Amino acid sequence: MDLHAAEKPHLNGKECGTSGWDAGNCPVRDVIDRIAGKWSTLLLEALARQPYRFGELRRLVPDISQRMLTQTLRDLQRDGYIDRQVFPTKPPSVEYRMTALGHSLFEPLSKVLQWAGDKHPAVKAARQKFDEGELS
Amino acid sequence: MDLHAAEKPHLNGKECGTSGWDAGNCPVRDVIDRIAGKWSTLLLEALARQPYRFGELRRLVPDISQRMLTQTLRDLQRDGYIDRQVFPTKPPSVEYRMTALGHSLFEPLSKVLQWAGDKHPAVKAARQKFDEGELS
DNA sequence: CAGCATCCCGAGGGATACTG
DNA sequence: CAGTATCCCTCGGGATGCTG
Repeated sequence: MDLHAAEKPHLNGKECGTSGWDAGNCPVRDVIDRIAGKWSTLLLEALARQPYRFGELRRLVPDISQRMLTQTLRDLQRDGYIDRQVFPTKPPSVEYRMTALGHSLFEPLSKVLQWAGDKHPAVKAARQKFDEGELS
Repeated sequence: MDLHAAEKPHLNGKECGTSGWDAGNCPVRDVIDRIAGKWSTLLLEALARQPYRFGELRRLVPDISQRMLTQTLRDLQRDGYIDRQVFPTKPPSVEYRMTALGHSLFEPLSKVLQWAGDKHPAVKAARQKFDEGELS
């Protein structure tokens, strides 16, 4: 039996486009793409626990470049996940703190990260099995 | 008060590297990076509802290229999230079906997607406010 | 129908050096 | 300390054409 296109699946709450899906205008991916960056989750994870200053974050995530740290923090701030507070000391210090919106995001997000950590062995095993089958 | 580096935050279950974090060897991001692709979530979303054939997925996600559809499906299969079953009809038909592992991933993942859909207005608002403040 | 092969481009992100 | 500015390069992903 051929089940054509059926009705378009959607659980986004909002449809992505009018005729099916349009990833370009999809509100879900508009949000997801930002937190899918290489460093976003790491920083969210850190700031979910407590506020940190720039240099502290740098030390916490050793292999991030200043460029990416700055940029990622700015993006997260722009999307309203974290707040940036400058203390006019000398030399100046800047503290980053997660907002309520950020925490509300991190709640479901942390579940996925948890899943990833827990199931990593299963995924690795699946990959290996798959790769073995390919070298026929 | 200066709260140095404190102990390294971690909720990954597994530490990422031994001295703090190492994104390169982080098991969490090893998993996350794959589902963070442009199309992975869309396809997982579709296949979480029911099995689909190649062409059906193509129609469901109109703006994906065959190249990316094939590649993303293979990656998802490789990581054990979906199964691929070939029916030797003529012309051949191939069905993709979500595995138990895939469903267990999609459970927490769907919460994040839901969040993204729900809070999208808040994020948009935050962006606009941020951008206004910048053009001083 | 369900792919694979090839060409190509832009964005994400690394390295390095400089500043208030 | 907390950034900004440049250069550079990988690679995710789009477009097109061919096959079993």
